[in-house]
Amino acid sequence: MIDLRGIDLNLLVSLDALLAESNVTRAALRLHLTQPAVSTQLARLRQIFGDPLLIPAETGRGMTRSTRALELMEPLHLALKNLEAVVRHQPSFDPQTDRRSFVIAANDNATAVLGQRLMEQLPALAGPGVRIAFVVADQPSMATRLERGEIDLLLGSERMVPASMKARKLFDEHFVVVQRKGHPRGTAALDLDTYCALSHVLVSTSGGSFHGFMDEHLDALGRERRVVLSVQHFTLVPELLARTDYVSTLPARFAERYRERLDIFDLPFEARGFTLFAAWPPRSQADPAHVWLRDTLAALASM
DNA sequence: TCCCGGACGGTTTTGATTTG
DNA sequence: CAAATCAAAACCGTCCGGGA
Repeated sequence: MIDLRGIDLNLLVSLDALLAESNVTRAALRLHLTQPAVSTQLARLRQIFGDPLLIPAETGRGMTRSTRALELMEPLHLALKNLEAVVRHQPSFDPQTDRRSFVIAANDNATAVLGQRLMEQLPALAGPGVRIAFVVADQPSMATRLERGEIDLLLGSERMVPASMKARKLFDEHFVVVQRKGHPRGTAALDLDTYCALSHVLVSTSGGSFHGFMDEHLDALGRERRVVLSVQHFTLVPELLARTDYVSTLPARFAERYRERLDIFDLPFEARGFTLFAAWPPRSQADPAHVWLRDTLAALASM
């Protein structure tokens, strides 16, 4: 019995071409090999099948297929077609029926602004097999956790994206100033003096800092504001602002969510915003489920 | 870990044969 | 005789296993 392990299966591809062409030279052309190469392959095939397969015609010109060869043609061709389909088959992901759990790391701004949209839309976007866990992004370990596959996707600004990761821009964000409705300051547009005189709540995602992004901008202007509170979570701030006379400088999309309870103002100075990115390990680049997640987030981000 | 040698499968070159 | 065609010979690069 012939053991497939013992033979070079590529020979069967050549045999397919040989049988189709009934001509070594043309088969070689089709296979992108030279004629002698295919000639030796034919010799090996004759050995394996114990049959001449192609017989030089009596006329001396051209070859005729042996009976065995004629029998082989059809099933061999079909088998190769099937094999080709097996190899070509791209894994796919159907969010309605497939099971997959994702872990998304993000700070609570990104989670609130973009993540919550995904949470709300999930029943419409995917079946019950798709589950998503949101975890806090703790900066230093992100690269290794992505690398290890503990986290599927990281949502963060450019400085949070590890250089070794693939990344996709989700949206540009700028900052606005937020105060409670009925704040004693009134609702006039902010000027720099007023801004600096107010009591500020700073969100320091790394924790504990009283000197943030905005303070660096003010430094450059030779000004200073009073940061009286520093918290690590964005989501604490709206509730706090609603109950006090503190103000805070927050990402615009995040602030917009509380427009009913809070008043929103432009910054009284030019300040750089940031760009939110999704980042993932190169390994996940072609994973269809991962592609679905990325595309879904990108679509939600541009809504 | 490095190096050597052989197996393997390819190419180029050459030869043999047949035909129009 | 030129063109077409298959196959043998010579050669070459790559891979892999075994020994230092």
